[in-house]
Parts: sequence; C-alpha cells; structure tokens
Amino acid sequence: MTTTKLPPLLQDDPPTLADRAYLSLRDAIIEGTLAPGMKLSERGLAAMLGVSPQPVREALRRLEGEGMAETRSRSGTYVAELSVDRLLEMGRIRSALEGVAAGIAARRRTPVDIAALRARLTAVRSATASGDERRLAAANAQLHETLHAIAGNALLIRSLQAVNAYYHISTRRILVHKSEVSASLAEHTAIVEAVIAGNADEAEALMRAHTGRSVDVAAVELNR
Amino acid sequence: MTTTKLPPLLQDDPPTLADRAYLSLRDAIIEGTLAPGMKLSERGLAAMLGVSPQPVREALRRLEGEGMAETRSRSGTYVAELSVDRLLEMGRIRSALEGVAAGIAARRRTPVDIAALRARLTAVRSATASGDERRLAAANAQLHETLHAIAGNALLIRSLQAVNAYYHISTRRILVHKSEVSASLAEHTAIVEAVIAGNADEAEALMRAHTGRSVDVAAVELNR
DNA sequence: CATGACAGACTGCTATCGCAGTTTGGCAGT
DNA sequence: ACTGCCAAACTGCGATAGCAGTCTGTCATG
Repeated sequence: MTTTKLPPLLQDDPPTLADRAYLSLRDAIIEGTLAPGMKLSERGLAAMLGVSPQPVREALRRLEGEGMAETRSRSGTYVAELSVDRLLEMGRIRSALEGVAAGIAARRRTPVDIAALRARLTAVRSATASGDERRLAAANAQLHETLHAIAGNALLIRSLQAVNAYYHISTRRILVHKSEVSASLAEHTAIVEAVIAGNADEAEALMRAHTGRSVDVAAVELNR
Repeated sequence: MTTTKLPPLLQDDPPTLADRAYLSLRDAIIEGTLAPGMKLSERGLAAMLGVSPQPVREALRRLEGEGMAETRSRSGTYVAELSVDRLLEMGRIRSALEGVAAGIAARRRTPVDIAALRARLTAVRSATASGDERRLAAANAQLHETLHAIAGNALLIRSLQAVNAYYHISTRRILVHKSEVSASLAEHTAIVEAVIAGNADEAEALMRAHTGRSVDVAAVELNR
C-alpha cells in the first residue's frame, strides 16, 4: 500500500435539479428573457421547467443571494432592477475579486496548474489570431476560470460566478473595440507569467488593472 | 399628492426559519461547537432546532455557497476543513470587498448617511476611550455595517456577511495588540472622512489598507 | 361614475413523505 | 484474527400538501 496521497477519486456530484434551475433562470435573466421587475413564481416556473417548486425555490434563493432577485414574503419574488450604476459596481466588485483570485492562484499554483495555464493562454492566443469573437470570449473565460480553480477557494469561486453573470449582462450591452483585443492578450500573458512566477502581488495588480479597464470602458459606453 | 420619492414603506420581512437556522449553524461553526469535518445531517439538525428538515436544508445550501460546508450527494453535508492559508485568503477577500464597499459608499452617500456615519464614528471613539473590548468590537462592526448599508449593493452585502464569518473565526484565534486599537481609530476616522467627502478612490485605498493590516497581523499570529 | 369592501386566487414558507444511492456494522467463510 | 459481503439504517434530493398572509377583480353602495 502506497502512502502517497491520491487525488480525489470521487468526482463532483451530478448537477441537481436545483442547480439546473438556477442556471436556466440566471441565463434567462442575463439574456433578458426574464426582464427586471418580472414576477418569478415558484409554482409557475416549476411548471415551465417541468419540476416541482422545491428546486425552483432553491434556485431563487441563490439568485436572491447574488442580488439578481428580490423576495417579498407572501407577495412574490421578482427580477431585481439593475441600474447602470449598479452594473458598474458589479464590475468593480468583479475586478477586486479577480485580482484576489489571481494573487491566491500565484501562491498555490502547482506544476500541473502551470501547464494548464500555458495551454489556456495558447488557446487565447490562437483564438485572438482567428478573429472569431465567440471563440475568443470562450477562451478568455476559460483562462479566468482556470485561475479561479487554481485558487480553489469555494467562497471566491461562488462570488466570482455571481459577478460574472453581471459581467455578461454588461458585455451584451456594449461593443468591444478591436484595439481592446490585442491589449487584452498582452495583459493576459503578463498575468499568467506573474502567476507562474509565483509573484502574487504583481499578479493581483495586473489582474486588477486588466479587469478594471473593462469597467472604465463600460462606464463610458453605458452612460452614452 | 407629493411627488417626492418616499422612503420604503414596507419594512424587511421577518426572518424565516431558514434564516434563523442559518444564523444558528453559522454561529456554531464560528464558535467551534460544530467542528470541521463534523456531519451536518438535515434531519438531525432539524430535530435539534425543533423545525422540519426543509429550512435546515436551505441553511446548509447557503453555508455551502459561503464555503463553510461541503455536501456529497447522498452521503452527507460536513463542516468544511479550514486551513490557516484559507483563513488568510478569506482575510484578503474581505479586505478587497471592504475596500470596494467603502468606495461605493463614497459615491452614493446622502446627507442622512453622513449623519449616520458621524454617529457611528462617535460611538467608536467613545468605545475606544472606555477600553471595553467587547463594546469596541461591536461599535467597529456597526461602523462597517453602516458603510455596507450605504453602498446598498445586495451582492456585496451578502458576500461581506460571508467573509465576516471567517473574520470572526480569525479574531477568536488571535489576540489584538493594544497598539492596534488607537491606530484603528485613526484609520476609521480617515475612512469616514473620505467617504463623507465623496472621495471614492481614497476611501477604497484607506479601507483596503486598514483591513489589509488585519490580514498581516493574522498571518504572523496564526503561523506561530 | 367613483369608491369601498370582500371573496377567491395566488404567494412564499414549512411540514411530511418517498426515492435512490451511500454508509456501516455484524456475520459468514477462510 | 482477518477478509468479503450483505442487509438495515441513514443520507440528500425531490414531490406533494397545507398554512397564513397578500393581491386582485368584481360587485354593492354612495
């Protein structure tokens, strides 16, 4: 019997109905299908999704915790109103959390993580060259998610997933300039290098600046 | 009929059983009554709290989202293990979020908010003079919570409440030096002034430095 | 026509029950 | 003494039912 610590044998649990209901509702809110102010009835949504009200209720409570829904007892749950100011605030929160995540990732990264990061960065680079915006967005998202996974902090990951929902709402409303794309690649490269080097403070500062720029761009575009 | 915007007439809903179960369990984890690795059985806890498993389940899901519990499907929910590194990470997250909150508060603060802030700061000052540590901790907490309320961002408030649970775990493990106390008062004063002045960037930087110092202190103490 | 009240539908919240998969303790076989 | 196995207890998950409030539309009343 070897005493070396084995990697976790048990994989993640399969997503529950509550998880899937959450994702459905969240995406519908991001997409605008569920517009601000709309009523989110436990029973009504349950019928639409073909499940019982129980998983729906759980999903709604989670959305509530993320600020995307508001509940008044015995009256109803509604899609939260979202002003431009709020949206910008979410961007600032995202920036701060992404920065912290990068810093933590720089402290915890293992050789395996480093290999994964290099792979993600390569994917981003080739996606940038391809000019396919969808593909680039996906590659960028994967790079960020890889960093979150390396940080491996459950609270941080949850919070980032929440603010990313708002980030998606933002990117749906504004258009990204071409010049941003190449700058983004350079920044991503620098961030990954800092993480690989284990330079936590630099990784955090770079990531914060990188994501902070999105907020500034959004501030200009959204207030037009 | 006046057209001036009225303050919200409907107050907050009374706390539900799920809310109260959450608070009970969270406090028990902070206090150590529920130690890391312990099983959190829905039915068992429900019996202890005198409610049905349903509200307990909701509380557990929330704790899970905050990283204080982990669930393996059909096996059980357990109190999450918490290494010193993780605890320090939570401090960094807290620092970042508190900074953002202070910055947002500086942008949104109204005359009423300013009055409230001055009152809280006065309470902190007198509590500091009294030398009563319990009272000072409570006054400090109220000052911070006032800033959160002024920021008024649901996601931010939720996240801060979560990380504050970890902050309480930290403060239970370390002892605070006397010299920290007076420095803390000066910092709180500067932060409040920046918020009142509407200087968001300065408020954020000051708050971040203020809360970041706690992390550094904890890093030294916890690694002893 | 305006207004008030009241009945029914609807809401979120909690309790109870059943299902399918996991864990565990003790017994049978070596 | 040790190992393999199996059944009973236990687990989280989901469905269903009922409660106490809230909201709404209609109808009687001025």
